[in-house]
Amino acid sequence: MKIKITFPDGSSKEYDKGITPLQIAKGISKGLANEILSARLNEREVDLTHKIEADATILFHKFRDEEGKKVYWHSTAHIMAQAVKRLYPDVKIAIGPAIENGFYYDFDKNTPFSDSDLKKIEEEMRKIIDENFYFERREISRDKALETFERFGENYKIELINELPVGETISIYVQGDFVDLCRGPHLISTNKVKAFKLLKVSGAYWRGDEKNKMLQRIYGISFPTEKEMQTYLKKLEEAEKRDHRKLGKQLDLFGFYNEVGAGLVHWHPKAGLIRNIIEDFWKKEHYKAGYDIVYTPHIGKANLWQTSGHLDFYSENMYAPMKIDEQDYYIKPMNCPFHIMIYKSKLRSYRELPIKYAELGTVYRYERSGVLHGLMRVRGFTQDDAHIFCTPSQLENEVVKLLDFSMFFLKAFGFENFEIFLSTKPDKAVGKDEDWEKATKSLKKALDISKLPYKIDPGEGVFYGPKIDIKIKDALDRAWQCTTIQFDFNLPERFDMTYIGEDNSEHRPFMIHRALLGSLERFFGVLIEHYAGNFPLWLAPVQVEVIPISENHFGYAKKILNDLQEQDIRTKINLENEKIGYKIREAENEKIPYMIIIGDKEVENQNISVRKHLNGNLGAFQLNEFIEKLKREIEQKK
RNA sequence: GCUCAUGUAGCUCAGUCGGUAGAGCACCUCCUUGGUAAGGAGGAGGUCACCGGUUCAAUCCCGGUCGUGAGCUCCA
Repeated sequence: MKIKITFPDGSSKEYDKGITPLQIAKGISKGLANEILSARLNEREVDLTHKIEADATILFHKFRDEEGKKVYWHSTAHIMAQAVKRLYPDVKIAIGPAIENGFYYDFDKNTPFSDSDLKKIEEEMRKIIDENFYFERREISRDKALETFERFGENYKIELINELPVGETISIYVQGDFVDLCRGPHLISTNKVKAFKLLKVSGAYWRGDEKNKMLQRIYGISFPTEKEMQTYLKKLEEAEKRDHRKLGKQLDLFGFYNEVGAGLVHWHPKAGLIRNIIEDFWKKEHYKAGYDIVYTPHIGKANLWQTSGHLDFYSENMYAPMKIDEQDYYIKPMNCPFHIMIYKSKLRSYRELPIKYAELGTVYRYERSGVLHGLMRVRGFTQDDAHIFCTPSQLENEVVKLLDFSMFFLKAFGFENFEIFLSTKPDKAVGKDEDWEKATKSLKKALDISKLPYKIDPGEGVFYGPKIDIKIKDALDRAWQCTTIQFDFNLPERFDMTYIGEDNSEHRPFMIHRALLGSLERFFGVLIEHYAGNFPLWLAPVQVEVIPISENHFGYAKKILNDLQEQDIRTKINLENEKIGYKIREAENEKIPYMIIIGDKEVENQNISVRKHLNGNLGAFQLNEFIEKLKREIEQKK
């Protein structure tokens, strides 16, 4: 019997029934057969040894494909589990999937794995790879599966089997002395794994539920070549060097103090200066874009938060109230109720809309201690918040403007790559279905008009309305949530907000919450990592350092310092009793964008010698020529 | 919040199998006046996170608190 196999390019070929993807690949080229890891048969990902019984389309997956990586990493997870079972027979295995970068496997073990355990496991894995077991797939009945894992005492696997839907094929993979319940597919055999490393151990709840037992999760990664492994480890190292917590300390940007409390940021002078620049820029642009800037209190009465629904829906993130004149006041976790108060302070006409209130509003939210993370996750932060109140017909256009405004800001800070998500109605939600549909449609249309590519995140909207989130990708391609644009059905209703329409009757305004940078704290953290601490000239706390070579040059150097400062260039001078190399090293370490070296030559020629951070000597400049250059760069935000 | 790890000088880190601690850098003083990433010498600096317990004796062992890290969970 012959079957017809169709290839991705549309060509097709006949083969004997029962042929495997591997055999097909071998027929094409030995190199291909060597490189492929799995195959997609029609819509299904299969082992390379899968016997093909009918006509099908085929697509081979290599390591560079997502699917190939998954198979590779998942198989490595199995090898790790086998090693663990060999070394610690009493350990129960849970699940071991491939993840974005590598894989993990969860184990139930009474005592925690130590670093030396990881070493031992790695050694055992190497043996298993050398022994080169096949990953052998077997499809078995439910009863047989239950019996098998009961025999091994693998209660987690039994729980999984019991939850598989009736009629689902149950497959196990056998590699030597190790058997695992697994859908597959897998590599052909264990020695396909060439380079691997176990990276860390941590606790993880069974099935991700904190009511369940905490298991021990071992993370690892693997690659087809040692070189790729090294490249990956290098990238991890690079990320570590850029860690904003580390750079924050090195560059003296910000700090957290035990005496004050966890998750509460102190912006040191240099960061304060940068923040000030960001805020000035932000305010200027908001006025230009038709926003009104407001300031509102940090606390408000319980009743306000009752009306807004925060006490019902958000209280776990709010701090305990304080008593003032026998009344409970809460510190604000959000700014919206205050902006609504301003809106409601008088009767509004449709002619005034849209009204846009913007505020750099500092809010406090309770975050569980374990989730705090540098500037990225804190307990007190400043949102670059705004609320837009508009008529239904204005909604779409306002969202288009918002998307444009957001892109303008993010690009100004050097971000070029984004991930955009549209989140739709969750299970638990307020508002009518048809309103949701309308609002979601408007957001979608705005995205289409803005020609921004986006993904839909079904059911991930907030309970009060659909939203658009924009994540920025930093220099290392990591995504950070910044912009969020959220439609709100809830608050205008709760606060009974109205405006008088053309028809002389009351209408309910639409409301949008939005933050573009997100929070200044997180955004600053992302900025630090994105630029690796090398801030662009317009943001650099010190833009130029003047470095005289010896005492003889102090006079001229001070004059240069003065001239630059008069031109609003943030300049400092190094009058230390040190050699030039030492002073340059200090300035380089501080990541100051430009250094001006002043020695005999410069005094004599009445010019300056310029050195650029990370680039070295740029040679001689006339001072005003250099100032022009700086101003140009500042203007261009480079 | 949970699991594990962790907290020693301003920073990065040694160290003590229980007898009150050490390096490099930074800081201060002096010498040196040096041309594009570390010149030399000397000095000062620590209740070893905090609170209890065990002990003749605790920075070290035990318990708790606080902080930090990696994850889990959470994230309007």
